Amino acid sequence: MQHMVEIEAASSRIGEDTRIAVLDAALKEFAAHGFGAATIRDIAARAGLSHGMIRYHYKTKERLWFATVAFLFERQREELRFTDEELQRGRGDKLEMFRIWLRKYVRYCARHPEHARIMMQESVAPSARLEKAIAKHLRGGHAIVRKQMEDHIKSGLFPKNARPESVIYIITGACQNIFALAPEARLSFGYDPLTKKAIEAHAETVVAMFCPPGAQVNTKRKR
Amino acid sequence: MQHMVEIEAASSRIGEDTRIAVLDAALKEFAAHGFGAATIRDIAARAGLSHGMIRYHYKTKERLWFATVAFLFERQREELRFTDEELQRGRGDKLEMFRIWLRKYVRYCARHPEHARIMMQESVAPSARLEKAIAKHLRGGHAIVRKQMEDHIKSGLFPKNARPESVIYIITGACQNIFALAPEARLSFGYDPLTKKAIEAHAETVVAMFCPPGAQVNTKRKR
DNA sequence: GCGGTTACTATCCAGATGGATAATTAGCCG
DNA sequence: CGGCTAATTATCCATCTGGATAGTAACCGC
Repeated sequence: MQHMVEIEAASSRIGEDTRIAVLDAALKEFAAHGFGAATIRDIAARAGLSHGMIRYHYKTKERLWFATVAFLFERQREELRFTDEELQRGRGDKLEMFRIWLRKYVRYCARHPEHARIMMQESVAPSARLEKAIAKHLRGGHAIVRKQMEDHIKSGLFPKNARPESVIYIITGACQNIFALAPEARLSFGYDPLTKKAIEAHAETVVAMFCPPGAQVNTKRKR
Repeated sequence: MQHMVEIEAASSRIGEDTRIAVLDAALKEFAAHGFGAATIRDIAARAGLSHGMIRYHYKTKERLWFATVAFLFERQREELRFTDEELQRGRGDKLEMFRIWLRKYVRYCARHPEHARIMMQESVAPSARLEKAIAKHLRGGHAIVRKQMEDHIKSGLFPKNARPESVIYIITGACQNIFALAPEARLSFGYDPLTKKAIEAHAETVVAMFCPPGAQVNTKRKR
């Protein structure tokens, strides 16, 4: 709550509950059908509202989309912020903090598979929509992540001459993929990645593969 | 060419070049906008054809989609098949074959980022479309991949108690993600993952992280 | 060349969609 | 209560979409 970003589109005051309901419905519809195929009417119906009302609060479909994405990233920032307990648990140890973050991120991806889906749908070509959304929500955070990856590369956790960008997308992809493709996994393997057990198992596997307990600040991996 | 699967939808003979042109255009449009928002007219325009002609050869939009996906998987199978040279180069060594496959797969993902995008778009919910496509193209191949992953887990290359499904999606996600999100990477990092250099660098990083040269059939990673 | 099947085009249509606008209701200040 | 603004609904509209159909051109065995 502390730093709820001003949602640009809302030209008027709208009840907090309905606002969330609308954005949540929009999130699901946009993720399910993409910007083009999602319809204002379906979003309204899902939120139990009329088509005209959404157009009253968010003038255009595009502005609704921006508000939705803003909501998405805001929620992500909140859900991925380290709690005091976590900061204490990982005190000082960069690797331990990274492990905690990995687990948190895996759980976030499982909880909100729409996130990966929306980003991928928008990322067909450098559109004006994507450009604007990235400038507002992504550029800042990504710079920090990039720095962290560079540290992990220097420390020897990741291959010495890897590009930090490669490492970032490898790790995020490894965390997201199974949940974004959950229906595929169910249909082709008969495996449901969205059970509590499967989520935790995935988190542990990710940790074991990218930051195993034995990992040290050594340079063994040099090629 | 040898085993060109019968494309179900084509009720009539259609020139091989135009057929490819149509499916290639359809692939791009479906990947760009999703099934719902992609339009037959846009696909036709992209292939330089009339709207009616596509509806003549592929009766419905859905059948065009199936033909498109069949084309996609057929092409994938062909492009990922080991050549004689590769079989010789990796002779006997399972790990070396895995490394060769990883590099091939990364290059494939870079060449055809639509693949990941289409699969993810269809994988919002277990739809009839997805179900049918998986039954036809994925189920068989996935069983083999799964077996391989189980071997790699047993051999100690991957964490002992990992679920093979987790490992599969971790690796494929790690390979695909950066290319499926290429526009995002460009806009937020100023990094273009689709240059020759970047693609090869990514392949090497993937290999170094999942199957480094030093990797042996040891059990060091046991937790 | 001719009949007929196949390939392709030109139109038409009903339904849906984003958006605009008018009509109605609710809330609020006095 | 009365006026006024903001919230919400009800309609309307131009456009686009998948699909249907009728008409035309090309091909082919004879």
